[in-house]
Amino acid sequence: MPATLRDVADRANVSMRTVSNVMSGYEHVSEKMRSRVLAAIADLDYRPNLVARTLRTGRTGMLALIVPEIDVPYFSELARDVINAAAEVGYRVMIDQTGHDHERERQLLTGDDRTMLFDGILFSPLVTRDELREMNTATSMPLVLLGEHEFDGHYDHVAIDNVRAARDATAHLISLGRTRIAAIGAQPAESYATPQQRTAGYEAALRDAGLELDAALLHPAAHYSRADGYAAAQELLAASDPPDAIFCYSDLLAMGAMRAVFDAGLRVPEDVAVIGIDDIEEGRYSRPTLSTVSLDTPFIARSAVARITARIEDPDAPAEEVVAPHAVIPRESTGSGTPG
Amino acid sequence: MPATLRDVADRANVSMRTVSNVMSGYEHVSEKMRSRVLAAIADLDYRPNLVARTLRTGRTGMLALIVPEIDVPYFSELARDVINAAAEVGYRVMIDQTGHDHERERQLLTGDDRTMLFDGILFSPLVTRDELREMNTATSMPLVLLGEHEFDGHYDHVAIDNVRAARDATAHLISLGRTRIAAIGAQPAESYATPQQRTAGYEAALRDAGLELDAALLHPAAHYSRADGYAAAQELLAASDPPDAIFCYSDLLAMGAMRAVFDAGLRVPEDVAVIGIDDIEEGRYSRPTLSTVSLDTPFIARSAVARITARIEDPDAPAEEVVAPHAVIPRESTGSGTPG
DNA sequence: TTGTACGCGTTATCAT
DNA sequence: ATGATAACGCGTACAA
Repeated sequence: MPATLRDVADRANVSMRTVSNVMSGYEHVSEKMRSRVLAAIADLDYRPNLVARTLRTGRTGMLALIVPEIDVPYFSELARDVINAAAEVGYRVMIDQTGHDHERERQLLTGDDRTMLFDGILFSPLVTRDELREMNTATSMPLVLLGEHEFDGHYDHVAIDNVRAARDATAHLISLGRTRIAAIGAQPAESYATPQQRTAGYEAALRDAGLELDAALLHPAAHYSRADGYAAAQELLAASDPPDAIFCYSDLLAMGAMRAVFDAGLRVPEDVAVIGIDDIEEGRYSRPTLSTVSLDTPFIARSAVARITARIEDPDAPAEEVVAPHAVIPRESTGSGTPG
Repeated sequence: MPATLRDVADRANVSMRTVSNVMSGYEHVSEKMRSRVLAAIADLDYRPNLVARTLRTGRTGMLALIVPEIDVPYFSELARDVINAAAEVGYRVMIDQTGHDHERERQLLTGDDRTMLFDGILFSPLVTRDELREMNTATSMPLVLLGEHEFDGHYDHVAIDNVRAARDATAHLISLGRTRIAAIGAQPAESYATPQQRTAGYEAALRDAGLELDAALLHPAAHYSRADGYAAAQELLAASDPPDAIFCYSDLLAMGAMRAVFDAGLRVPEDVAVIGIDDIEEGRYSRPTLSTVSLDTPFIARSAVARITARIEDPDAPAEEVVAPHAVIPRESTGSGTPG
């Protein structure tokens, strides 16, 4: 049985209060007392019971990070940074996956499930625009949204400028002289926010350059996986008038798409240039290396943790938005990078 | 303020006891009472306080998964499976990274840090053999070790037969007619268990085939990362008598190694065949696709969760070991697979 | 079948 | 500067 505060107090012949004071580094404790208590703590190998402390203080010291799938490189790299950023300010992180289960995502958010076990939620949503709006009122738990860019002032937000990121990626392709530029990752209009924003950026870039929008070049992808990227590119390339460049809404889609290009007997970037979004490490070692848009996950993680701790401190503070920077990283897959 | 058990009791005009009975599905509650309580629960949107319940019962319903780095694909894919397997039996998962911090790993294990917040630990260790031995006595918390294969009956274990896995991988290279087979991933003798076991398997396979052991072909790697694989392969290939095949102790090392081969102006598998261990998804889309040893993470995850829940139920049960199956998966990087 | 009362281990309030 | 004691919200032994 682990030793309790009372055991320590008895052993040191002081009150529990004094032990608690010593533990929390309270100023006004005599040296004599302090050393006596410290000795007792060491003797008994006492460690405070976090659960009891939580019951009393209402703070668990835990954050929940909710992502669609932890094994998607972008999210695991984000998780790494979030865990590290949280550790620096004394928080630990619980990770939950929503899979692609719509209902589960709602549960996690409305708290049907989560019951007081964490102090705040970092949520990388796959929800639709409408649900995003409804959410505001649903939860009273500190919440920071990750990755969306649709600020309406109701909740904290670490956003990516998806529209610009997509426009920049597409513009890069255009600057190469490509004219039939496909996109992989679009989703139905009533669907998630991210793909819609990226489609908007893609189309804006084409318009800016005076290129026509060809619906046949806008290819959907249900999940942002390698498999979906592969299948989508395969279809695109089989068309009578195939693209000479592909903008993928994620690096993972791009990895699949590149493989499909090779399997079709074509070359990247000579026949088809490919660019993604996320800047996952995989793309720095693939053949060819993958051009992409870097999203600065360390920045996102740090900002998110800073926002959530601020909100935990002051639940009534006005919601804030911080927009993470992004940058096009040209590599071999658009013929403009150096190997390695 | 969230409603408490007492609020519900007052509202329904019953005692807290009755409400608690209803919550826990107790048999002998009259229908009238039950519906009255249920109504009150719904009215107040009551949800039990997990922390209070934990303080009372000693169970948190949380498992900790400790891995070196969550953004290493093998671990993130493992985490995905563990989270899912745990969810099926009502557990949630907290993820901690040890980084490559030796001290942190010890802290997490000895409990200097973890204080009662979870019911058990799933630990994918990077510890040394000696520490593994010391550990037995150090912790009293339910603990299941993942990935090691050095069972001494003191703790539960979901093991990989690292020696055989490495031997099988090397044997596959030998069956291709390769004779100068390098290995990337070795570490000093006083170091971690996994690399030592894999080195043992590698050397056993060479001996079995009557090939000589060349110390120059056994290349160390501090982390099992793409960068380390790249650097190691680069050195190997620059030698006067370069290898015609490379066995990497992880798929990630292999991804880096393959890139180094190309950058040296050589081909995979024609000039240098490459095989890894882990079977991460990345290797199924890389160019060429990566031959590897599959470790069956879903099996490992399921077994680990089954073991930990069993141990939580009965802390005094004898320790058990389950060995996960593995299988060589030939793909393009050893010239024996089919594309795709 | 249901109500009362205590304890889980802490922190915080009120004294002194 | 320190001691006694009341919460925090729940589960359950004991009573009724």
